[in-house]
Amino acid sequence: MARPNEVVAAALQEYADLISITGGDPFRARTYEKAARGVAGHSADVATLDLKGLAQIPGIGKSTAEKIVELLGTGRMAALEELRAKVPAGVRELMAIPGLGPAKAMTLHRELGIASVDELVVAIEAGRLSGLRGFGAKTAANILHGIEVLRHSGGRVLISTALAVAEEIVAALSALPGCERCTYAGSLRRGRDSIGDVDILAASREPEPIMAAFAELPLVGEVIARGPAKTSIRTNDGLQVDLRVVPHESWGAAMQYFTGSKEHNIRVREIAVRKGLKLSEYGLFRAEDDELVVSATEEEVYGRLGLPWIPPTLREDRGEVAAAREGRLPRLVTEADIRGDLHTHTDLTDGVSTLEEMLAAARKRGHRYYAVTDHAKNMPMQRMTDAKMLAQRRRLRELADQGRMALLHGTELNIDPDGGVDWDAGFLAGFDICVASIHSHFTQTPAELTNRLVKACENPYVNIIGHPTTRLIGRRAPIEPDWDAVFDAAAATGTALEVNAFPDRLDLNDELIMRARERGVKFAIDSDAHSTVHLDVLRFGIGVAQRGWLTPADVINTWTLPKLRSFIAAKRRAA
DNA sequence: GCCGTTTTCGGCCCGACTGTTTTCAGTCG
Repeated sequence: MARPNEVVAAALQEYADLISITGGDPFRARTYEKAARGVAGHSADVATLDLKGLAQIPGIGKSTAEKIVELLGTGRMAALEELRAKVPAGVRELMAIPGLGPAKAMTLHRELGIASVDELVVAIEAGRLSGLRGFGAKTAANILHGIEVLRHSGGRVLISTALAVAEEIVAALSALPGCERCTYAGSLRRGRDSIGDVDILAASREPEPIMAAFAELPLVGEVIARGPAKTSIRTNDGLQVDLRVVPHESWGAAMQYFTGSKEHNIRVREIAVRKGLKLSEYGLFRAEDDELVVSATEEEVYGRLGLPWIPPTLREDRGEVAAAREGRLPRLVTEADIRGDLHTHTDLTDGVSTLEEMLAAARKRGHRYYAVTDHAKNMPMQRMTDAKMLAQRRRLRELADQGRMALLHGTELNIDPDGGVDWDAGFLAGFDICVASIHSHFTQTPAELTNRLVKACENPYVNIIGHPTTRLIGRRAPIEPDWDAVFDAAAATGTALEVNAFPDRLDLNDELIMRARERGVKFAIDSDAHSTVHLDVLRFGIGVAQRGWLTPADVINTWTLPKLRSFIAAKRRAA
């Protein structure tokens, strides 16, 4: 079951959309959008707050607070239901089509009675849109195309996919003679766990040749928009990429602007307005006479607004602006803080690289310690046996003297439907460290899943719960136990939760990390590498960890080896 | 509907591009 904050935020967002569609006051619609963001980003459970507590959340006043109380108390929101009665559900879905907003959706419904995407397709193909004000032949074609794109891609891609595209484009544009600077911004720079589109920023006195080169790159499938300051394309694989070219002196303001998020930028601009300033992608200006104040670096822009530079991974309007203003931004964990990897595989089970190859790659990467954690015997397809595991341990001990990277022998246990694991205490005691993960029976009830994970945490030999939600981005939904109960068990037992860095997992995600951290949980950022090339995916896990506001103290694999060993020993001793 | 280091009323972030318009509305980020 979704947490109350998400339920409330979804209702407020729907209410805002319906106000827009029905032609209501646009400022009222924006108020509810803002309230939805406020609720979604609020750390406390809204179900525990009274009217007064709710009104403390930015963007929520008396009227919205009353609607929230009504929704949580009765499961209904009368004002929302009233609008729902006026607008068929399908009309709101029309807004998901690129190029179709509330105004056009309303026109289609009012003039033609269209109430679903399917009906819209039929209407366009029958030529019923011609003559409708604002709907020319080109608009009709664009809508059909938008529906095609929507149905085909579903929108977002993995961060690893987007990064590869971005790096290719940045390299190509950087090589152009007139290009002074070029990099990516947007959600990719913020390290989101999936990417809707890629934003590229370039600095040049002469934008036109750069725009032209961009539109003609081999990976371009179609050009969506082409102007002097901005060009948008879709790649052959369906990923949208926007290029903005700005003057060199605007670089900082432009980076700030195009990194976003939209919500963060609104928050920052509000501060600017209050100081009699105006912030755009071209710089920070005095409102009264448009005189430029600063624009060259992000540090200057934030600085002039009375803020320290805010790391991109925090820029989601989740309290970072207030924290910055009060000088309590966290010292975020970075890749340089990571001393070792605690969840990796070899070809003894489903990895593709040998033990020796994995160790060599890890040494090259500079790890101080490294845990080999192949699958345990209850994963039948892995054909693991006690003897094979013990043989690997002997080999690892022999290799231990060869370098300054300490070697830990571990395993990735399988958490069975009842919360048990592959081996008894006697055998488990021989491992230096154990990860335990769910690999099957994802459809248990939330109560069963909760018990299962809590029981795994209570096992004195389980040090890390691997990929806790088991989600595969775009392919498998996360399991939904009572997370707060699981987090409390992890914190109480000294069990770390994994931030699995594999790009199709990124599990836990940022929001669960924040919730877990507030309950005192420790984390391990692991690659879950199945080959030597996977060791570098840690960077994606670092991004997600930063988005969860994690500091080195929160992450056990930034600790020194003695400290890590005592964390493990303490749990065993407590049993 | 919300909000206040100019404000309890009158504002509400800002600019680019497209399509359809003859000066601008709608959409997007």
